[in-house]
Amino acid sequence: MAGTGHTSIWTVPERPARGPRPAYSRAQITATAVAIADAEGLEAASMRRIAAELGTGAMSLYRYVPSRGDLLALMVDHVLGEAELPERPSGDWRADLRLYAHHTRAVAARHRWLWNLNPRPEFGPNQLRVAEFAFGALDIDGLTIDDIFVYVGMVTGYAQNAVRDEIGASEGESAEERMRRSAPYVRSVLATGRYPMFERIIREARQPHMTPDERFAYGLERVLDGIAAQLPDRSGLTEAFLAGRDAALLGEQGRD
Amino acid sequence: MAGTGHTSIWTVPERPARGPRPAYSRAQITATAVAIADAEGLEAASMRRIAAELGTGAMSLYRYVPSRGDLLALMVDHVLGEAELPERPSGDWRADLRLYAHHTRAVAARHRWLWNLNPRPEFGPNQLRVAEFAFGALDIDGLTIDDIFVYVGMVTGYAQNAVRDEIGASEGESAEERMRRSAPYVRSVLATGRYPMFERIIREARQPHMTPDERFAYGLERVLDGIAAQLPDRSGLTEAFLAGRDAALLGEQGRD
DNA sequence: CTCCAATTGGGTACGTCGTACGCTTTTCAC
DNA sequence: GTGAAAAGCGTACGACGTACCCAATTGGAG
Repeated sequence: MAGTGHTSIWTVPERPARGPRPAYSRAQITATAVAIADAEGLEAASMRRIAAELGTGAMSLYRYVPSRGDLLALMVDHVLGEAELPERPSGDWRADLRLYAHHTRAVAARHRWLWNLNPRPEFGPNQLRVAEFAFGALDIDGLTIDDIFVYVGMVTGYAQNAVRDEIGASEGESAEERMRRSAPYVRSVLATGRYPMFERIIREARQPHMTPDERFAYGLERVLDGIAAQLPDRSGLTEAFLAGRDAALLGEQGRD
Repeated sequence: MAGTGHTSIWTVPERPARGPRPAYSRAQITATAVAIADAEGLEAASMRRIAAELGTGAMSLYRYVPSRGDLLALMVDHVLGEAELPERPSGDWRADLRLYAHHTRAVAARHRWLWNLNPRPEFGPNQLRVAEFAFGALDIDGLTIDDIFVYVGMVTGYAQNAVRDEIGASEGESAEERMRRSAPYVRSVLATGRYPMFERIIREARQPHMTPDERFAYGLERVLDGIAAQLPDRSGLTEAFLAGRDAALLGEQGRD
């Protein structure tokens, strides 16, 4: 394997011409690594461990992958391939972005190590396919590619931020258990009286009356409303938004 | 030091009563670790390295910090303390959220290891202070705490997503150099013809006519517009938004 | 004051990690 | 058939986090 000097793993060919048939494949190694990381966390997916799972020696993996870092990039793109996204956008941008957001969340939830890694865009084939779908959803007359960038970024950012919070909140024991155990610290924070908004969060907690799914969906619609309000033709705005919010605006401008 | 069994580092007291005066402090160790991570990356900030920088042995650090994981949490909160945020929101929610977003970006840019770590909310004092400011900015009549959560999450998500892209784009060599080096791969992707939006991104690139600062600011205003459009009183909407976008709506509904 | 329990500094050591190197075995091009 | 290229993989090196230990230091009780 080339070792160093390549731009990204995607420019390194899987295998050359001469020599014995390889016993494994990148896809197989990647899938094994993902399975271990899913079950026992990212740090459990060491080269030795992956190799053991495959019944071989650690160093054999380096015939397929230049380094562990590259394997991680392969893992990211591998799970992005689980997208149940249509081949092309439907024409209903709102429905398509909703699909994109839910897919982003679903993948991150299924592979909780992803947020540790996600960052740097590696432009793997599956990442390209997903991005193509999201950007294509907003391929609307009058929208520049820069605007599309911003709006897709809003959805991506929302989804990742939300799923990160969900994972953080559900780490280790149950939410109830966690709340009980951190109660003394929370109480001590509240006792300072310097965090009124934190106090509102604790007191008016949303957990009781919303499931994570509902919470995510609700926030997502607010993001989509925010985008819709700025589209040239305002397509995709919810009835509620037009009826409720714009009524206020019209009334206000009448008064002025 | 307690070792295990604590909810978070913030519940572990810095030091007890009896015994010799400690030669160092958590703050000092944390600052040293941050300095190393800033200069040479997160993985360079090993326990041995930090200790060496302080002129002591690796194991001495464990008198101050239960584990490296806890030290990382301390580092996160430490840099969050660089916030140049006012003590309390000004009453202009848009200006305040803008401040919050720029602060989030500035911190992440100054400490490029943050996005590797940021995730799980640890509720450190500085994180609480920053969150208090952001949430307080939207403490507006008619907004539930759940709505505030969503809107602050939109801004946080946007800022983190944007800064992550910026860091990813500027890693290693210059943008020009990187573009030239990855050109073959990009060309091969374009050659498939299956990624029209990716093609638009490459061709209509925004890089030439916008600095990262401008790009961030522009996208941020779009996010804030999206929030403004949904507030009960629509306060904080830009002139441009009202004049340009709403004109379309009003015209539709039969104005003038 | 003396004395002891608590606490600090830090050396040594263990089990892990990623991976450089080099050997043997297998395969294909000629 | 023969040689070069590639695969499989054992060994080894220099990191890592940290458990354990012990000597040196200190403050409070008597």
